[in-house]
This record gives sequence, structure tokens and C-alpha cells, in this order.
Amino acid sequence: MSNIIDTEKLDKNSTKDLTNKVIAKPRGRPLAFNQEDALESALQVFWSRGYEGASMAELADALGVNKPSIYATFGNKEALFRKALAQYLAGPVAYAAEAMNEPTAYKVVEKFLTCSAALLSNPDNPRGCMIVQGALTCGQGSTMIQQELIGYRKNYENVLSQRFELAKTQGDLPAHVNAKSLAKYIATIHQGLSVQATGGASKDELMTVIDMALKNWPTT
Amino acid sequence: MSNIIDTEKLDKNSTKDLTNKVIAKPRGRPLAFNQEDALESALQVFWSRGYEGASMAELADALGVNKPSIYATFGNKEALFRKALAQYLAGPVAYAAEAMNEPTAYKVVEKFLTCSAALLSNPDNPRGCMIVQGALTCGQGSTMIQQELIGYRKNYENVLSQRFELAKTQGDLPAHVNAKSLAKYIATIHQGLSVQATGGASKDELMTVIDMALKNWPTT
DNA sequence: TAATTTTTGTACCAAATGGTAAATAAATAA
DNA sequence: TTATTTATTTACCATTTGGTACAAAAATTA
Repeated sequence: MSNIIDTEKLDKNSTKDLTNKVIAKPRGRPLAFNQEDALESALQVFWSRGYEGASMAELADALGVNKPSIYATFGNKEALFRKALAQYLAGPVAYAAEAMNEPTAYKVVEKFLTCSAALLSNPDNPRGCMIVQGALTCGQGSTMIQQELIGYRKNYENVLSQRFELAKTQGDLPAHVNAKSLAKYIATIHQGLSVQATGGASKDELMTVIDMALKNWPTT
Repeated sequence: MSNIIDTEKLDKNSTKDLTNKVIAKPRGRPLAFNQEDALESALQVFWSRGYEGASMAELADALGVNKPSIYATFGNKEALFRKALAQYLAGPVAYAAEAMNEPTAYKVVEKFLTCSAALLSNPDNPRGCMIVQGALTCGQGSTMIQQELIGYRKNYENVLSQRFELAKTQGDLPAHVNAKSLAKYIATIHQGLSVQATGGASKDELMTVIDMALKNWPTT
């Protein structure tokens, strides 16, 4: 046994988690809310209102938590937004990363856009994509978040581009195709769909647009 | 002569405008600023910051006019935004209405998107389209403007759709084409281009996207 | 000249913004 | 039991928000 601490003494002040790891019992007053649930609520607010449009008052109300608890747990508004955004990427938008594993470039795009149409038009969600609309325009105090979201958009465009390069080496995309341009085209469609969703477009309508956009897929 | 008022007396208190119409001389202290210039400045601020992101303080600063003068001249923030938007439609975006006069549906779209690419990527302008980005997401107090902008977007989509219907009767667009869907497709591209422009896309990049989007134009 | 009309500048308003100090409450440790 | 640690609550902060009251400044009319 490598553990220095006496086992008897340790059992009093600690528990073991599901994987049998020793976890120290937290010392002070326990949190009165579930952090993941709170983050989920924050996501809903930021998603529908954007970074600037979401006020801390509305957030606190939605989380069912007082402002000081939010600040103590998540930091400031920017930090909360970033954590909500991570939640967004890991949850509703997880399909985007998964789509890259489809066997061909065409199927990658088909899955990416089809899942996007479903998400963007789902009446249970806020309208539009958080990464597209979170801070497209904003006041002087929000340019940091705005730039970060631009970075996320460029990033998924790059991921698409790299996937297309791979497809070219694998032969399911013609060698003459410009991967960067094709990626920008797909990203443009996706971003346009997001705006359309904010205007109330239905899933069928979005799918029709996607069908048109993919009719000219490069095959030869 | 149908004018009741004595001509001598009228000349003292009035002038004639360029079209020789009688114009009463304004009575009080004259405006210290040019309303059109001010509106142009307001347009720049709203265009770059969006409705909510533009504060009255920043607007007053940009116009070089104190807030009370803005309110006296233009009404409130909403009214100023609407007037700036009208300026936007009549100026930078006038090409959109003109494009509808092109002889064929294809040329209509080509001109609409090409001019959009030029406008959206022009470094002298704010990035992106004001109608697309002016209030995509916003706080509770701006839903009125948000809905109005959604209305403008739907409107230009409808205008495109009607132009395509006309093209079908004129034979330059196949009869089987769904005009509404095609219009939504073009609007989606345009809105995506706007988001791309905000991310810093160049005119060449936007044009490449447009070329791809028009490769599958329905011909038969 | 004096009276009238309109705009301007200053200074201000209530409400909302993001954020926090400080006392209290609930848990563990000794 | 008492001390310690952490979280919650209430009440508050300075700043900014959209919007305005009011007196002084220009212009015209008489």
C-alpha cells in the first residue's frame, strides 16, 4: 500500500466515488443547486438572447440562483457564457464533430447540414445557432466574445476543409476541388440556415434549401 | 392666379425652392446640423453595432449632436433606427431593388449576389448586412425591431419569389421550378454571406461561394 | 426695439447594467 | 460544544441605459 494516510482516519472525512477513488468530503455549506442544470439553463438564455441580450438578472432568474452564487461558481458573465458555449458544443451541437467521421465527404456534409436543419428548427430550442448569432453585432464591451465566436466559426470551417482534403486523398472527392472554398460554401449555407431559422423557417423548408445546395456537389 | 395671399407680403417671409415652389421661411433658431449627414452617421453606427449595440451616447457622439437634438429631430431610438434603415435601403442597398429589373431570373440573382458581395466586403463599410444582423438576437426590449427586420428579410425573399414567378411566365425559368424554394435558397446564401463578411471574408472569397451556389441553376 | 418661435447645451432622471460587501446559514472538523 | 469552512441572502455599488426639463441662444416677426 502506498497511501501514507491511515485508512480508518480517512474514512471519516471522505467517501469513495463510483470508480472507487477516494474523494474528500467538501467542508463548508453544500451547493444548493446542480451546476450542470444551472449551466443548461444559462445555455438556454444565452442561446435565445445572445451574449449581450442576456442580462445577469434574467440569467439569475432562469437558473433559480442569486447573482452572487453565479459569480462565486462560474466567475463573471464572460466566463459563464464560455461554459454555456462548451455545454452547447458538447450537447446540442455534438453532431457536428461526429459528422466528420462519416465515410465520404458528401456524407459528412449531408449529415452536418441535415442535423443542423433539425436542430435549428426544433421548436424546443431557441431559434438559430448560438455560435452564429451569439454576438454577430454588439456594443463596445462585447468585442472579446464576438471575436471568440468568429474564431469558432472559422474553426469549424477549417475542420470541414481538412476533412475534404482527406477525402481527396481517399478518392471520394475529385482532386481538382478546392477544399477551402468548398468548406466556405458549406459554412455559408449553414450560417444562412441559422438566420432563416430565426425567421421561423420550418425543418422542411430548411431541408429544401439543403437539397438545392447539394445538387451541385462536385463528382467528376 | 389662384393664390389668395398677396404676393408682396409673401415674398418677405418666404423663399422659393429649386422647383419654384413657395417655401415658408422657418421661424425659430435654425438647425445647427445637416439632417441627412446626421442620418448617414447614425446609419454607420447602427450598421456596425446593431440596434441594441448602438447606444444613444455613441450615436450622439457620431452625429456630433447632443441627445436632446436627436430626440427633437428624429424621435426616439427606434424611430432613428427606422430612418437610418430607410437610408440604408435607399443608399447602399438600392441595388437590391434594381436587380429585379434584370432581364432574366438568373441575371437578377447574379446581380443581387454579386453586388451584395461587393457591399458586404467593402472595407469602407461596416461588416455584414444591417437587415440580417441588426437584431438577430436581442434583449427583451428590442423584440419590436427584431420582428421588423425579420419582416424585411421575408419581404425581399417574397420579392425574389415573385420575380421568379414572372420569369416562369416569360420562359427564362423552367415551369417546374418552385419559385418560393428558389427564393429561400438565394436568401439563405445571401444571409450566409453576411455572416461570412462579419468574419472578415474577402470579396474574392464571397464571389467563389456565389459561383458555387449558382452552378446548379435550374436550366431544364 | 421687443415679442415670438425654435434649437441648443447643460444638467438631470429613473431604471437597468454587471458586479460585490457583509451578514447569515449550513455543513464538517476538532 | 465550538471553531472553521463554504454558500446563500440581502442589500448595495458605480456606471450606463434611454430619455427629458429647463434655461440660454439664435433666428424671425412686429
